[in-house]
Amino acid sequence: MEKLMIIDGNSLINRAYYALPPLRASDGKNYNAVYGVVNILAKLLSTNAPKYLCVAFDAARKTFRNDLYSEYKATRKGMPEELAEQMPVLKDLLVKMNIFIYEQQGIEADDIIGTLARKFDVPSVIVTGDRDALQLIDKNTEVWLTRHGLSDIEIMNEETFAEKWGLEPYQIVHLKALMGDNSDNIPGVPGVGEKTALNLLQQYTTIDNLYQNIQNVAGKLQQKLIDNKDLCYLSFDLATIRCDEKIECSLEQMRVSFPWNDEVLELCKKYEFRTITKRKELFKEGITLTNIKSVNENIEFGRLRGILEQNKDAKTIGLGVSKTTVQVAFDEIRNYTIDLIGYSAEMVLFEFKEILQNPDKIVLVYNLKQIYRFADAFELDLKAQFFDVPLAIYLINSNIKEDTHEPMLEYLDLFINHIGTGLINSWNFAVKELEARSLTKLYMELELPLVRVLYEMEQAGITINSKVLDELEPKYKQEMEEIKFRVMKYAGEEFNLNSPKQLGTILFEKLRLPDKNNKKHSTNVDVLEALKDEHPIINEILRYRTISKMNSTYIEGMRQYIKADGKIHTQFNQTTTVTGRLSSNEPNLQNIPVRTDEGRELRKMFVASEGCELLSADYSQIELRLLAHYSQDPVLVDAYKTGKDIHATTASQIFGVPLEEVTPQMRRSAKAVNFGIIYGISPFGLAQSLGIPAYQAKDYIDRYFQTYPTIRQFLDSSVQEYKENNRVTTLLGRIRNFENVVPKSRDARFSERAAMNMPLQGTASDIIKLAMLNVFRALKQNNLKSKIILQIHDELILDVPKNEVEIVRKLVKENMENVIPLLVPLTVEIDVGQSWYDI
DNA sequence: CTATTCACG
DNA sequence: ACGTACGTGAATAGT
Repeated sequence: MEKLMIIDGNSLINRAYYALPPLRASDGKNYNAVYGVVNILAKLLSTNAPKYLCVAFDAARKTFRNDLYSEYKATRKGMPEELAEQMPVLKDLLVKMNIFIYEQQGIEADDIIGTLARKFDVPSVIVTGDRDALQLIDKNTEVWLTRHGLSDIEIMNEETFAEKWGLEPYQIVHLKALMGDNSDNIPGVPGVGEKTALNLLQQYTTIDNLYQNIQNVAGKLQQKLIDNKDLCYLSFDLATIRCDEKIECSLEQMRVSFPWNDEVLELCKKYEFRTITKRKELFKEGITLTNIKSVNENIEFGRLRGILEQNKDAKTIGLGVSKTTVQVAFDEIRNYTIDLIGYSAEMVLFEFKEILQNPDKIVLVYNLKQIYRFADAFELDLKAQFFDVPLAIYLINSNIKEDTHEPMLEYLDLFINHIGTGLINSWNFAVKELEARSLTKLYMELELPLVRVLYEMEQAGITINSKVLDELEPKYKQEMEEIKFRVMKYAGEEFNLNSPKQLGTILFEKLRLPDKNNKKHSTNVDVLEALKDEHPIINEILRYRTISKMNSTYIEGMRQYIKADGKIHTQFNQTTTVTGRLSSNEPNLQNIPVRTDEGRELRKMFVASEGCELLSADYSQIELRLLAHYSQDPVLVDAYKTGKDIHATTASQIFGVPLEEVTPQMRRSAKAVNFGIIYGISPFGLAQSLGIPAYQAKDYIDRYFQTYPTIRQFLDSSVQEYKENNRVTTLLGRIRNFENVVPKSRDARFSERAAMNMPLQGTASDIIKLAMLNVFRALKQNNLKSKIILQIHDELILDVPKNEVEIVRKLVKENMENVIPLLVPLTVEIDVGQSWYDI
């Protein structure tokens, strides 16, 4: 289905201006808003491939609405100069991109948009940050709202609108007539807010019907509505977007053509848009892009079969799925787009089932996990060779975070312009670059197959015992109230205890407690702990912080993620960390409290599923073992080989006492030093963690390096590698790249510490990922029902049927311990129990 | 959107 | 002299 995309130029440039940091080119001028709009346009063009596109602008200050109501938009401030300057720059660029602009004296952009949306016989999509446009939604019109500045888009159509508001789209105008709209200075009926207005509309549907039945409205509200009837109807007229303006233009004028001609690219360079300049820096080792002009064809779903038949001999297929389109390409030039209007992505993907089941085909995708999900829905047995392009890009440069993959690929797409063709081009690039960096094996044999493991972990989920939540929540809430009361009494005034800023003012200005950081009033634990004895309010605050964290993050926060199956299904991200670790979100199950007894209680909510036990398997001190392996230090290696207490051994060495005479205090210090080493130690950092003076910390560190010279050599070699190549690697060849920084600067020191840490943290990640893969395969091979459900960096949690516990305990331990040969043994500790608290 | 705080490895 | 541990994600306030 073809579609017309109508962009609200004013809304987008405004949002871009306020959302984005200033972006100054060498002429000293700020082009941030132009950049923002061009960027989102690039994204829209590539992910949605609209056949027709128009950008609407306001041309005039005064319109019919000002005649109706002189105060209309009167309180709006004029545009800041820095934004106004960008307006003509944007328009000029759009013209050069062959993008159709519509503006007309006396007509507001809203009314142009409304009229265009209704004028032609094609479905329309309105892109804006302005919620007013929601009233235009109908069967043939969607509104795409930009959120978080411009980075995210929320698609609103008839269904999603009804779900969210419980109203019909046209009723938005009636809502505004009643409650007004501050931002446009549209008056409402006094005393009627959103709640009342929604209530009235639920009952009466329209304001006409409301006033016809006004005698049924109870209480004072009736009189208020009667008194303000004229005002209400005036507001109705002000808020109504006109769809019948006289607008002269044809659909043909709005047809999209290739926008990235040389003139446009020159201008992008001149304005120093990041899409061109910064991305290039990331790939300075030779990204070669050809200005390939990809040609898109919007096809009806019904034509897909024919196209697939035509291309049945193609070996490589770029298959891109976005929220709004499925795009496919068989070569670098021709892109086909199927709009998901009236069809679900699943339905479209189902047409690809022969390809997906054909082992000779190479299928390039943006998100393999998502493909697994679709395949599951249809019980397809995937046999094709899949290639997850962003995952490959991540190995090439892990600084490119998941969020920025799209822009990154857009950077490629900027020249290619569409998703299907973009995938093929990025794949060509990625295959070459993986090979050049010796990452092909890591990709093909570890990261890519791991996608399946993570997918199944997410599907499996972890069972929640809601009783635990129900019991703890009221207890926490009550205690918070009690503490709040006492704190306010101590403070002598009401303030927001959740606000560090307000708290700082109370503590350090009103109560005059001593503040070491005379600049900012920091109120973090370390500061508060130091003030414990100064005032009884401090302990109350510390307690409040603890409880409010537990309640808001771990009780209320978890609740929203419990699905109908009684489980939480977190997401494991494979491309977000620079070191190769996974991360977990929505919710984060990698930071459930454990360090304090009370926090640990929360783990009781995570339980084994019916008939199962939870099994945890964690690597003991994996990073320190890797340090021993890398440095080959004889004492450390021997200690691990013979199973000695490593922190005590370190203590004995650096304090020069026999092992038996090591005191708990000495062991504690040595443990902190060991941790510090892993982080790229500094005297200050160690001092802080141990609460000792920096000179003493420095002394510990000096003694440590005297005792373990090969460890210093190893750490030095990491720094050396970083300085020479701007990158360091792990045991399996994973790379971390560093930005260019001024030598010896703060940034340089930061990089040096990160460089020391990467081989340890990164290799540990390599190892557990490999172990996950091996465990996963071993479970399948043995037809076991046990499932890996969580990974917490050095620990795996499995859900294990009771009759499998013993065999799985052995299987997991062996697979994890023997994953890779090292100079020292890897040991894994296993625990089994009904809840996460027990293991 | 950014800063602050705090939970984890 | 100067600011400091490495890597994450979520909640909240406030601009």
